[in-house]
Amino acid sequence: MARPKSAAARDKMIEAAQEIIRDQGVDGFTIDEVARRSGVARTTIYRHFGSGDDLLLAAIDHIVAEVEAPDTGSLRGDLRAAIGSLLDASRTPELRQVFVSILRRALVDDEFATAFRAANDQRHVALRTAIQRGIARGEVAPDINIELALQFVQGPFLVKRLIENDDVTDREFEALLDIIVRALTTRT
Amino acid sequence: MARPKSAAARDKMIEAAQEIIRDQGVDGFTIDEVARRSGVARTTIYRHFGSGDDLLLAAIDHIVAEVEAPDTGSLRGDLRAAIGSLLDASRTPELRQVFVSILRRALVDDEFATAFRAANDQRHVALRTAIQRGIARGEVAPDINIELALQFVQGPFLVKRLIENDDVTDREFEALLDIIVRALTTRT
DNA sequence: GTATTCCGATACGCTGACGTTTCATTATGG
DNA sequence: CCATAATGAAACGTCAGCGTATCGGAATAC
Repeated sequence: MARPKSAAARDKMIEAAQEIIRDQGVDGFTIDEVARRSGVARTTIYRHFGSGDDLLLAAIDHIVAEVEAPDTGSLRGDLRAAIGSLLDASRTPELRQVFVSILRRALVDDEFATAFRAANDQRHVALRTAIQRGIARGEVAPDINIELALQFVQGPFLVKRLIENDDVTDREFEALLDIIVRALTTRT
Repeated sequence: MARPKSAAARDKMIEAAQEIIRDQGVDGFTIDEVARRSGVARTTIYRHFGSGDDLLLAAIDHIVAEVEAPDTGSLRGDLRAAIGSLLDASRTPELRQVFVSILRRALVDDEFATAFRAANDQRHVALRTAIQRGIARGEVAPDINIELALQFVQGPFLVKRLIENDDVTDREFEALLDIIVRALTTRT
């Protein structure tokens, strides 16, 4: 072994790839564009990543949005914090596009489906811990179906932000929180 | 005027376009493919629709899924019917792809955003009438915020089917219905 | 210090899609 | 019936992206 593959070049490629994804979504991703932005030669990209998709997948891995999940002392507060940071992220048009474009590819391509699921995990973790803290506090029934609850908590916001492409005002945010918290804390 | 533009040709084009959309989503749509499938010459397509997008938009207009909204006598029954037919539709992988691919374009292109909104209206109508019947029956508080309720009703299913790409079993369906109905009928 | 391997750059061929032009053929309104 | 306008077919140029090949120069392990 005389010269290892340059890690610097690799980083530059991935960085450029992420930049592109943020700017134009997964669909705007091109090898040429990565080369242009990164300054790395197209040939080198092929040598590091066999195909463009591999680079794309590697880039997606690192693009997960940070989701906060502080312990605020109440279910409602925890949910507000977690969902709030999700809403903040969803207000960036680019991130919305990233999300949907990956979602689209995930429907067609299994590798993307896996990557997409992984990227969504962090969101789930935040919400799940919020609910589990609620259980620990006694606010939420311990026999709750957490997976269902998750869908139930995310759902309304996803509809509003992603499909309707409407902003969620503070009033609406609180109103939805009301409904959700009430539903989660209501005994059967 | 000696010879009007052939309505038959126009129909064939739109039909072919819809076929393509169903098969491969909006992104697989090409003028060439429309020409191939419809048997209409590419030139003719350009003469009828200035650009490919116009044809695409025209095709989307006619591709709305039918949503049933029968009066079953109870809020729960109405919701089950309406959501059930949505779920049926969402089980077709093609439709899921159609939905997401249009959603994606809608984030970028205003014309598509409008078309997408129109296509979603039928879904809203069904759910909205279900809720309004609930109000009429006295099951639902009359001062409910219907728009919020709508997001709330669709949300969980969209998350499960679209994002997680998981099937919704009958058990889960009923469990979610439980939560939703309870939330809608609970007094403040 | 040198051999080995990587990097950058350029060029090439291929494919799919777009949109335009031309022209012979066909259908139809009047 | 016939002038008029639409259709189908083929050709053309353009452009973007993909993937490969080649080659001089540069970096690094040993």
